[in-house]
Amino acid sequence: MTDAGLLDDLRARGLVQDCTDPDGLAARLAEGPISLYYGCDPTADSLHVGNLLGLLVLRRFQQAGHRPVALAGGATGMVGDPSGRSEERNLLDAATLEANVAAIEAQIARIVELDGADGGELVDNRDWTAEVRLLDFLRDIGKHVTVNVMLGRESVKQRLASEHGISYTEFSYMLLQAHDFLRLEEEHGVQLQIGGSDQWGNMLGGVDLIRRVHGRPAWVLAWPLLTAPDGTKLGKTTGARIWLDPAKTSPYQFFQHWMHTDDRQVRQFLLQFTLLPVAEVEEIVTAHEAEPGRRRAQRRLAEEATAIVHGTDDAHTAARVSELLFGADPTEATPAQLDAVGREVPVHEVEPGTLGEGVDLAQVLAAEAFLAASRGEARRAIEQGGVYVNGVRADAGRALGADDLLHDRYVVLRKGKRAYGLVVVAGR
RNA sequence: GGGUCCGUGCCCGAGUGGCCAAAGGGAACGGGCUGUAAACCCGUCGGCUCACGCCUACGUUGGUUCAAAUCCAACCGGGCCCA
Repeated sequence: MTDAGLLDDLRARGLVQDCTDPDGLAARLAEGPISLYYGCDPTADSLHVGNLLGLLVLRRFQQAGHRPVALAGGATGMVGDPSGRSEERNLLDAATLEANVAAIEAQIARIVELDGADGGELVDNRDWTAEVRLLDFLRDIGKHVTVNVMLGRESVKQRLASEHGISYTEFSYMLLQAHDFLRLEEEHGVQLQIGGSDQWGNMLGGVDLIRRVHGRPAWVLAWPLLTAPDGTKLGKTTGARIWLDPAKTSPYQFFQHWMHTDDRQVRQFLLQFTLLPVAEVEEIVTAHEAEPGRRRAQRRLAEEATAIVHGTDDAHTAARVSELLFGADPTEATPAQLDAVGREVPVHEVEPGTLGEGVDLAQVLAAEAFLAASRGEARRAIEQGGVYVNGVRADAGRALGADDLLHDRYVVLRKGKRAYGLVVVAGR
């Protein structure tokens, strides 16, 4: 039993930018469950919100009765790394890759349901790529693809026009991805690949290959690339990356990331990063627009998205800590509340007694890159009136002393409007 | 293999012997206004001290010079053209 409204739902969520054959795909979906895949390359030891979007689309298909296949790209991840590596580095990279694949597979398993009769599958393209011989690949795959077509791909054209050119390795990437699709089609009956529109060219290669080799149909569905509110591309420079790994981005930080969503994007993100029905999203947005100052849409978005990635318990904690930090007077917080805060924001431990004679505040802020990258940056922030001790603005030259301790143990520091940190006296 | 151009701070991008920690823009950071938003305004924006000053930095290594991001050489990396 598959949900016929799936494609319409995806469209309503702004998740359909391109489709190779919308009518054909719709007809195929109407026939019954389809197997589809989405691939993540293990370029880091954690996935980020960009991948989350794809995994959620996979889950939407799953909820509509289809069978998702999540691919961890151990092989493509290896090729994606460009030239100029020494032997040693390459060996190291293989080990890193191994760890990365293991890490992201665990994350995928939390977003996509893998267990049970309707469970999805998790695959690694190294399994069918590692042993492929070069000559076989050139003969069996390469012969079906003309360079003319490859050169025509927008991604390649752009690189050819740029001053950096494109390496043969990267040029080959699309072939590897096409090969993945082909093998998944053969061995897992996968007929649809989904991905961001930047993957369009790569994904098309698989469709062509499957048609040429087997004469069978396959489809591609692409969503638009995430952009900044002003429409520009969302680059690595645009803020820190938000990871799914709680060790890299704590649930509180993850929650806060969504709390900061621009009004202009909150509807889009509710549609794309939560599993709430479209109608409910519209209600939330309407309510939000009536009283934007209350930021209800952002709060709901943060709660839903954090719950998906970290579970409802962590989401609730993140919400509680957020309210405490942004709404209340730190001096009124209980030790238990401050402990909860300490699990979510950066903590700087000091030995008992060190605060006795007073410690320079800038030094504390900069310690271990706690809240400032350097002492100079910390000093600047203080001079500019941007640092608060237990909610009270600190003057230049401020020192932290035993008097500042809450419950004999904690100091709540804040830099700017949102960056919180907790100083904790070690021990009891 | 030959020729030619290029390699600057988080990114883009000026700078062709001293006046360069290096223009300008973007990003980022702090303040103001607000709603933990946007826009706008102000300030900051290599490190240490913050006062002078010192250190590190303009692909790498070495050289010329009182003095080099700026000149020379080799090397590494990249673009384009030719073979």
